[in-house]
Amino acid sequence: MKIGELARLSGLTPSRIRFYERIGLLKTVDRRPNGYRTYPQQAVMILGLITTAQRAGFTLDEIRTLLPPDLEHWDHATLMDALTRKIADIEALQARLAQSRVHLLRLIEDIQARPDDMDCAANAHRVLTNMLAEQPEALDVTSDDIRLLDKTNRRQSVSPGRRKKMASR
Amino acid sequence: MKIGELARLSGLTPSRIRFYERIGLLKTVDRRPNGYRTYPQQAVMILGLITTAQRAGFTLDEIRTLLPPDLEHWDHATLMDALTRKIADIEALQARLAQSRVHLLRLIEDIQARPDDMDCAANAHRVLTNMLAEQPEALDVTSDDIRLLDKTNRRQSVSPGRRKKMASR
DNA sequence: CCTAACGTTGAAGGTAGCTTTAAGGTCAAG
DNA sequence: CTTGACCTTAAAGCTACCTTCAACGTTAGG
Repeated sequence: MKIGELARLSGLTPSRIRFYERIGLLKTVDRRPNGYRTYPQQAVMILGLITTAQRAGFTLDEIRTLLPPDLEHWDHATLMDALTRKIADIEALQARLAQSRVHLLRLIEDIQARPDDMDCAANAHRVLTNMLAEQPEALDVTSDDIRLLDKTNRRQSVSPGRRKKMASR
Repeated sequence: MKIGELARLSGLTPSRIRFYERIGLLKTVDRRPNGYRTYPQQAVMILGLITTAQRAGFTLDEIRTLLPPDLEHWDHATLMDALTRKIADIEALQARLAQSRVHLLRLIEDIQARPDDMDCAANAHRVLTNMLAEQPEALDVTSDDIRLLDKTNRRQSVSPGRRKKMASR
């Protein structure tokens, strides 16, 4: 199958597939005499695997080191290790998010808790001082590869101006 | 106070402070006759406010539109609105993280649940098929400005090679 | 007077993950 | 024989948030 069909089947754009090949995430594919790339059925599964791994929070670099040349022969130990560490990363992130959330909730409460005898300016100062005072231990996230979510997992990184329809599921 | 001292007090680098000024996040400061920037005490609080807002998930753009020219006079309605929406963003992220987490946990379980009579290659195929089959509704995150965490909230975006010590909090 | 530490600027670089563009070649239908 | 849909490449652009560099001026201390 040609790249366009693979793109349709996988929900990725052709440029993205070529990009993955360029950075060595996909091994170089066979070419037809005319230079067109030609993919085996399995390619759909590989791409599905990659996007799934991305949504789980793996970087393309990580995915590359984990992906075996042959889909049937994985490095079991390394894979399990990576999965386990990624879960730990997620949990660290969850802790930070939870912290940010209560921080914001407390801030809202604090703003609304303006004493009757205080004007807005003074209240602003009170809230500010409170907020800057409470800087807890900032939840030291030990793992360095927090790369979950953000753009990668966003709806679609939309170019300035017009939107594309592009499958992307 | 000069920029170096402000940097020390705030924990930011001078380049970062100048950068903030350049993008209009900080209003242009007074200069001494020699051209050096000179900051009022309040600047420390403003920078603290900015980094705190960043850690809560606000982009510099958002912060700029929220920051009043005068720290005492906020746009109460807009601020509350932004805070509320940011909390909603966080909650959406939390839901996605939770989903990713159970996804990974189930994957681990599935890998380990290899039937005794199945070899590794066949098991790999079984797991892969299972995994690609279960693509739930993907938790439609509605809010578009999910920009929480990631680099911004990372330890320190370390340049390739050597590390710096730079305060950073 | 020299040196080190600080300040200034504009421009360029870096990250991650793509997309877009430019400039072309190929192919099937009408 | 033309049109339009597809394919190719290398290179540049995009986003957000800074850092780094080059080239220079200023200032405090010994």
